[in-house]
Amino acid sequence: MNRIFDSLERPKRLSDEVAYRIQAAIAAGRFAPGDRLPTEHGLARQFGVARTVVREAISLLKYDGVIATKQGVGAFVADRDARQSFRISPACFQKRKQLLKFLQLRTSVQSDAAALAAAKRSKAQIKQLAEHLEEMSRSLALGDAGLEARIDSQSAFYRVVTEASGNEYFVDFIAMIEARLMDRLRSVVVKNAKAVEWGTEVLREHEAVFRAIKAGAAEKARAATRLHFDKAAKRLADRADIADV
Amino acid sequence: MNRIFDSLERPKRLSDEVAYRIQAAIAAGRFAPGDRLPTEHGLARQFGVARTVVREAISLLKYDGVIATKQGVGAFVADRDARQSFRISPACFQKRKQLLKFLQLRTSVQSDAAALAAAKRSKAQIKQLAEHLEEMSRSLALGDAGLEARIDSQSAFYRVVTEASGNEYFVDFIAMIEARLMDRLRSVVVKNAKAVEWGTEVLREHEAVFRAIKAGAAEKARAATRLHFDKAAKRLADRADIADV
DNA sequence: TAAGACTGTTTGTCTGACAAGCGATAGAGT
DNA sequence: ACTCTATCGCTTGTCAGACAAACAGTCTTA
Repeated sequence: MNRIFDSLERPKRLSDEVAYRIQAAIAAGRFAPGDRLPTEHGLARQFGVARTVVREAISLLKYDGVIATKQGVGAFVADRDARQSFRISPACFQKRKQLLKFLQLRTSVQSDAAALAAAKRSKAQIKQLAEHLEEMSRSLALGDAGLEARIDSQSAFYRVVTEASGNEYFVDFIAMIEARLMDRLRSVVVKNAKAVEWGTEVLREHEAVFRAIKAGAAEKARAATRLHFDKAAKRLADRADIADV
Repeated sequence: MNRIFDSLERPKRLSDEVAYRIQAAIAAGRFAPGDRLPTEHGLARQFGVARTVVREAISLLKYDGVIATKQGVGAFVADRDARQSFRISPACFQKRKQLLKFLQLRTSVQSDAAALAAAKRSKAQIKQLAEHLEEMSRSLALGDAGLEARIDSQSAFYRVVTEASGNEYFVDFIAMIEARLMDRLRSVVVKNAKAVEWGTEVLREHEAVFRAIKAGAAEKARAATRLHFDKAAKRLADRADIADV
């Protein structure tokens, strides 16, 4: 699982670019809910691409419930409450304030997952958690050499916590958030861990979560998880190389 | 906002159907992460549609991070942690167990939003909340005639709560969930409200949330919200006309 | 043996065409 | 004058075929 480089931006496909621009125009208020978009033909001409490209772009937005089409009539901007998916936009990571809010959401769900886990965890899961914790402890002794291992075993620890909640929606949601976070901010996370995060105190925070789950103390598990993730979010946001707006 | 009928299923477009089938095949394990899908040409032949249709379908799955394509090579099933969106599948509403788990997620996020709201609410928002609460009280006096109004003002109440959290990700997430829930289960919610839910006790539950937010008591707001939504989820799931698996 | 050219396959884009559905309008009938 | 209906044009949905671009594997050649 060692990753040294962040994934670099591939040149987007045209349809993605078109979809992005249309969505941006909607987000900017240039089209209000209920408004009709230009025809596919018109959009193709404006963007200078083939209609198939525009069609694929519109398909994407339709899929998310951003717009709706009626054959023979046109494409219309949908109401906000017609959204069909929760998607992480790159904007989440661009401004410190946004990042913090975004991490707040993860903290919320993760700490609740921990509370559920305290109630429903199996013995096998407790054992798994103990192993991940031990792995963290071991890699901590290794110093910088164990950096990646620490981060990975920490991720694994909370993945097991989430799975122990017995609720696959929590699992899906958190997995998605975590993956996108690592995708975008892996290098920052590593730098951060190296510099400040991974002292013994942090390990204590995880241990507190573990003890609460093992003991079946839902509220304690929630509080301990919240404590760690709130702290971690602040440290990360302080460090992240992002605009301070 | 009065809606009497649930929206009926429109005949799907071909690309949606193809996307669904491919995704179903992946979910069923007929393609494992890393596997290559048949070529667009082959899929088009198998499904008996044009390649443009297959392309749109693949675009959708690519958009969600379910598959990834490489020009000149093919389309591959992506790893689970490459998912780009959290999407509510119809399966959420088909089995009682699923529905309960799904509502658990909403409860989690909503109650945390309430806790944040207690810390950040503005005076204007407190006033709005009071108005929605009063509206609920008024419509309660009307009996069955005020049924729709009660449900709508309740929704509005919690929407304001969520907005008061000052975190747009909470707002987006809950709005999406709530909309899909109402889209699918509106009639059940109404029946449920008519039969059991909307006694004076329920109003008390909302009032407790309101008082906590007004007082700035985050933990109380969280607990009160959780209490209501947990109860509501149980009542709804008991009633919902869904398979008991 | 290894570097580079070649080839076939696959995705990405383009073009043009027709089918299907809808709104508006003009015309027929009352 | 009013209403119903047929028609027409526009827009989305689908189809077919073509070429460009990128890639993997093979084959050639130094």
